[in-house]
Amino acid sequence: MDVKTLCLGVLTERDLTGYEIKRHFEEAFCHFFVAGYGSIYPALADLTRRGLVSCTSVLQEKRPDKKVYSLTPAGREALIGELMSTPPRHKVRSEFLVLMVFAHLLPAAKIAQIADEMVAQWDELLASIDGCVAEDDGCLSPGMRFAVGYGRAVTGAARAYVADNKDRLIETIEKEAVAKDAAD
Amino acid sequence: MDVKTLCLGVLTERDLTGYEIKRHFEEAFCHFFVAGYGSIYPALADLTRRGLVSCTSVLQEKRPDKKVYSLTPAGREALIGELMSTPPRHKVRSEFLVLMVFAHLLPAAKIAQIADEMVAQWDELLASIDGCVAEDDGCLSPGMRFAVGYGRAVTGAARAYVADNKDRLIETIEKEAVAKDAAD
DNA sequence: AGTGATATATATCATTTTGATATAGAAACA
DNA sequence: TGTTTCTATATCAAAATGATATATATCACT
Repeated sequence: MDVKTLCLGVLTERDLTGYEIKRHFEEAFCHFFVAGYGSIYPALADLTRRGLVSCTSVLQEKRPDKKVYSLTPAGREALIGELMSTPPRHKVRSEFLVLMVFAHLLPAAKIAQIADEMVAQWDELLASIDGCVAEDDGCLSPGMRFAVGYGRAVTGAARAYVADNKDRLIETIEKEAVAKDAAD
Repeated sequence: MDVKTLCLGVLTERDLTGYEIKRHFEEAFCHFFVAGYGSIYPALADLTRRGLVSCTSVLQEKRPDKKVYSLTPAGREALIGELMSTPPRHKVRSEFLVLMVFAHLLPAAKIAQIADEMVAQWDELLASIDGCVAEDDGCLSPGMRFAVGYGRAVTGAARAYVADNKDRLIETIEKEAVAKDAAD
């Protein structure tokens, strides 16, 4: 599954421009899927070429033209086919955990700073997820509600683990550094 | 931070071939960083060119030559510099959650199958993480112990959430489908 | 003795994605 | 008045992905 499929997916709800698709990803999908202009615009161009979406240029008086994309019947079929044949995958790429793994190469203050920044980022994410839940008057699809609940549970667990264990990590590393100094 | 930095990092522990680096990633880093041959071999070539690792060809009698890579002093400095200047990031790309978000486009049986497959994958991952913990006689670095604990906590939370909520999701979707049929 | 599966080991490559940047008028704000 | 933010599209070098090719060796089965 690639960004093309995601674009088809969000277009099932309503017609959107590339810019709006990007915003939609940021608002609703940010904790489990990231896509930038560099993948969205080429995806839309390719989908148009293949007749899976149609594109209408909307002239605007005071702004550049909008290109509003709509899902075609062929696009809807392609989307369902793609969803049916996609094996469930879930990938994490954590530069934060890489930094923690090599923490013994860094000063203690830096490790503390890194962990605190990560916790702060997760706090922001949790606040935005709770915002989604608060706004929901039944307007969220059941699948999106499931994904939001997932985000809250798992991000909460991540935040709690790091907050609870960072001090132990830093202490252990400081002890080992002292032991190594004594050996020299 | 890219695969190059990770390669420098694992080479702080011992000299390794590209093949061994890949295996090391799979064994120890698999739940938070993935890298294939297509990124590791070019990374090692570039690091060699820049003098950050050195490469020794080891002739083997019954197998193709090994290229064993070692970290140079310049490579160690470059690694520390990179770690010090990398902001903590943590990115998830979940095709599984995308499938859940568009669950209303799929038959109930398919949703159940997808969720069960994801839970099974996470069970495997948890078993391999617990294997790491069981083997640990103090041989794990404190940072790696932190990362392993993180993996256990967060993967466990993810597995529990999906196992606990998939039936509710499927029921809701089936109800909505029935309501829609009645409206037609 | 043969078959298939798995392990060691390096490498390539088309396609995709990333992350940053360019362009440009409008609105909001200080 | 100047600065930032918003709307909107687009491009691009660098990086990563995921699959595949190439060889040899070993190991378990039949």
